[in-house]
Amino acid sequence: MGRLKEFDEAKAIDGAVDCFWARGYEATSVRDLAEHMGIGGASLYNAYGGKRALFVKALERYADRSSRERIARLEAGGRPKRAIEAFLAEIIEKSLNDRARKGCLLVNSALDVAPHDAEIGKVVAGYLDEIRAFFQRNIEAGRRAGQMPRNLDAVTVSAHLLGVLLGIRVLARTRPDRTLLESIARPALDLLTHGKPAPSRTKE
Amino acid sequence: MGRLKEFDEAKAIDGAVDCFWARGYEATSVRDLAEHMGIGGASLYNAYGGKRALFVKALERYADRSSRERIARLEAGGRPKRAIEAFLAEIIEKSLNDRARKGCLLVNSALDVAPHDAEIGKVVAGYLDEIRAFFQRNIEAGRRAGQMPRNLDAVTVSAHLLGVLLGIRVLARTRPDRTLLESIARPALDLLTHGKPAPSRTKE
DNA sequence: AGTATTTTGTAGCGAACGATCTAAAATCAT
DNA sequence: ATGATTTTAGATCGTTCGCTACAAAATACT
Repeated sequence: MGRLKEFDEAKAIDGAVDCFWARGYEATSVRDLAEHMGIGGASLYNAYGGKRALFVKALERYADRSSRERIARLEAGGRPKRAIEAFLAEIIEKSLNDRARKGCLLVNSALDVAPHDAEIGKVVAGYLDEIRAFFQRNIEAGRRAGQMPRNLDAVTVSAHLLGVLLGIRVLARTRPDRTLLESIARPALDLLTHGKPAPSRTKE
Repeated sequence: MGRLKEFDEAKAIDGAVDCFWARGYEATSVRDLAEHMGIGGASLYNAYGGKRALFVKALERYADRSSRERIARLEAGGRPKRAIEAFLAEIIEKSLNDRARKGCLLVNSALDVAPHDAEIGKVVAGYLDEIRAFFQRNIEAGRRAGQMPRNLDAVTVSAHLLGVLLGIRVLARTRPDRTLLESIARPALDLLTHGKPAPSRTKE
């Protein structure tokens, strides 16, 4: 019972995502948010409780619509190696076409707000681990399918790929250059094709 | 002529570095800065012009004392491969012992402030490229010394190593776990030892 | 119809923000 | 000593911050 909400909750939360994404948590004001969400300040506090709580909601929304969507779409192809390659390729293309240099909300948050907010830190760490788990699953699947070398350690390489991905997203915000970004990814992708060549033979 | 400065400029700028490093540019207030620098607000504006100009100075100070110091120290050893390995190892150790999770000021700035400030963006990009250039020089030296495989492309692998480094620093702020961070670095370090095994042979 | 409940717009709260002003204190040049 | 120049402390500028109080408007339940 009571008066009905007049705004589209999905549109509103998308507006919040855009704000936090473009400006970062600290630099985004509640007035910015309300305006881009198409609601008044009172409605924002009534519906979401406050800036921080809204940010958590926005993170979840972003993870669903951006990260998980990509994971589900690429994994549906049933080609594990292609899925991993396409993931990195998509991020690079997205970064090069990202005129506003917004980067990735999860990565931005991992570096900016996560260290200063334990709860948000755990949430972000969880979302990032979903990406790592995607890499791990597809490495395992690729090995089973014989598309990837048997000496690849899925857990180790999945962490490596996540690291490479984060590196790409960081560097893309200061130097969005195709050659540079593809150079970051290249050795990691080669690893999937060729594996690491035989255990250490040389000293030092 | 005129009254002499009463504060230690080096100590003051170090205090500014600590502030920006711990809290980030946006979240650091001029009052925070003045207090940690041991000076009054008027002196801050008189000596540095303002918050943003002080930040540029702080970045330069950090690059000198942190990034360039490490590069010079490791490169002085004359062992290129060891230098690269030690660089990543130091960052990992530093990250694991970084109770406050301050991370790296350059990386934090690359993601937070660089995209919103073209001038600072160029400065940060320059500092990051110094690190990449360090990797490149040592790969080239390692190849010449026969400590690294000949099929390593120094430019490509240096970008890869920089990406891995940035990935480590991002992930360290949300999940400072030794196994995870070392897993990110491992395949990149293996690359230096074993190189990439023969040009692509398989399709897909 | 009447009451309870919720949402909304407006206005404004106290606090903190970056930056500036003023005047006293300290130094150098003459 | 005097005047020019610079630094310092303290108060304060106008703005914006996250957030809340309040009352009108809109719905559901009885």
